Amino acid sequence: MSEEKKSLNFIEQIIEDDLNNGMPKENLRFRFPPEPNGYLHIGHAASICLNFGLGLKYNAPVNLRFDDTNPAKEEQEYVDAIKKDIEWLGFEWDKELYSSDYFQQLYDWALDMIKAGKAYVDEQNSSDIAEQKGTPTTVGKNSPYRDRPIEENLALFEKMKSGELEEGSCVLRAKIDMSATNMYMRDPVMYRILNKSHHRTGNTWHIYPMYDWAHGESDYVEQISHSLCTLEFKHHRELYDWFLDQIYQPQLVRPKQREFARRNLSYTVMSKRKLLELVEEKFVAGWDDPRMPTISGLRRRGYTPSSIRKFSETAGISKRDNVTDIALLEFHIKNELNKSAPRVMAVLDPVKVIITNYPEGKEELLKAENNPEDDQAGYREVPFSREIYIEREDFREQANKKFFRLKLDKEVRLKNAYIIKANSVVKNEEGHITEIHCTYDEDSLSGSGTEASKRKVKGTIHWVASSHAVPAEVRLYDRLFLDEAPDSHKGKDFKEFINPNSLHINTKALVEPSLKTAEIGDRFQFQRLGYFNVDNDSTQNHLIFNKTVGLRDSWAKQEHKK
RNA sequence: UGACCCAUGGUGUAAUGGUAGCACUCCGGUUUUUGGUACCGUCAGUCAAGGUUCGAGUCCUUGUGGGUCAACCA
Repeated sequence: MSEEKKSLNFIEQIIEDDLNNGMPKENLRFRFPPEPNGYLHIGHAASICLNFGLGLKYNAPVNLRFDDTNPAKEEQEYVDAIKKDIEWLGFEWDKELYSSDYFQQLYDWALDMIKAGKAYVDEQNSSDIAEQKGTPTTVGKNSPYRDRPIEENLALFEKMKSGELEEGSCVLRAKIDMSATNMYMRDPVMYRILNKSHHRTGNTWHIYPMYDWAHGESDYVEQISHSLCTLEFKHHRELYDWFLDQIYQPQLVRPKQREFARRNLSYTVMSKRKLLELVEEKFVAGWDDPRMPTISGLRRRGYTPSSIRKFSETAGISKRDNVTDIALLEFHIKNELNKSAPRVMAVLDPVKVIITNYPEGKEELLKAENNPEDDQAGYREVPFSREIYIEREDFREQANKKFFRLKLDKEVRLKNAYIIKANSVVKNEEGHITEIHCTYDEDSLSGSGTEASKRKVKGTIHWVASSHAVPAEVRLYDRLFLDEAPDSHKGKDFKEFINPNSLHINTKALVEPSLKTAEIGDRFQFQRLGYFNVDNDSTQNHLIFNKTVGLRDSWAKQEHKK
């Protein structure tokens, strides 16, 4: 059997190189380290798939570590949501850990650094410190407190810790190099005073470690071999390594930070700050609004875990800034749902059709195929009667040959049913069509095998029998932004590009009776319309569907071109 | 007037000095009781200029373009 040679992404290449250079395979360990200050989005999914995917590939453990070093922004709600999303995506973490688990260890190490003359307490305020930091093109200046005696540093740091000092009164800084070209090396802050209650440690601590001090050391405590993060942390690497130098014991695994490009998606934004803005300013209903690029939003929209994993896989990993076409995500969900979603009939904009030669009071149960892509899916029965509803846009009094649907004096096939011909229309005072009168060919029933049933008519349309039609609400979504990259315009707020028509709530839809028993989360193909799922808000008496994604619509495209 | 990173069709990626490939999108066609699916096909790319080499998308130099860095955020 010939094995297909799969190419490696640059991260996998680094790991292979490490393995070839003698790193034992058992040393491989990864982590996914979200800050619990917001919901996970499709960009995080890329990172999750990367880290957990590597875990699976190398049979290595992957920790879930909450980077909870800032009690001002972090909440339990987010911890719970993040865990739910990762599980839903289908991944299992080895250990659930928190940076706050290491507060004591971090503190002890900080003490060692002070004693070694590598850290000092700075009593200046933040703007003075910022000013002394210089700029990327000019060097910084040393703090007047930089050479404070060790004993004094120890005493002050103790005071910071015990809560005797006010927030902002002083910080602990690493003593590195105020003239470094890398701004992060200009005596970075290690600890700040925060008199806030922490979601896990309560009021135990009054000082909290900064990201740079906590992250690499946490990786080290957990013995993470490869610490993967996004490109904007590139410059932090030098500091990551410097902090590691202070505590590293050669017999242990030394974590390596490597950076990859974050995954951006067209027609949306992908930063927690901006997504939070959309939520707080009510542009959307919440983090799980189906228009949001969050995992929870996509879930509610009807996306499947595997479609998101496939997307991440095919989009790949690299180091270049990118905006991936949302069409790729949509391709994967359509591709999956085409194979798995049962077909049903639903009419979104109903107009009544009366089949004048069909006996009054008669009803038939017609056999309908559940999924032509799946032999196991079987058949269901749909009721048919003299009065039915069809889609208003599927009828025109007059139209050219390109219009394959119902028009006066022409025939069309009703899906799973008969061939009908339109004879006349009834209109109200405004000239609006209220009824279409048709006749049917009674020998043309789908699947009956008769000569008439095999007749070729160009169009086939969906319908719902009027007496059994079930009313439903259908929520139709369009992209949240009108611009491909709403946050890429200098001097313009991304919210200027919000699509005012991103949600259309349709309350007059009619669906076939088999959907009465549909449950929250169920996914269907509304034939000729698209894929829909049952929304969380849905109840037995009030069905609510979300449009996940439309079918490819070459008719609409052709119409649009005119 | 700095440092660092990046540059392959419209988009996302592969080619590890040796035939520029794959997927999405777009466009065209065949099949079709979903204008869906499936199938077939078309268009389309190595940022530029030098250099090294038998051979460069890949290595070197310079340039150009884009990104990142001056929170007591992560």
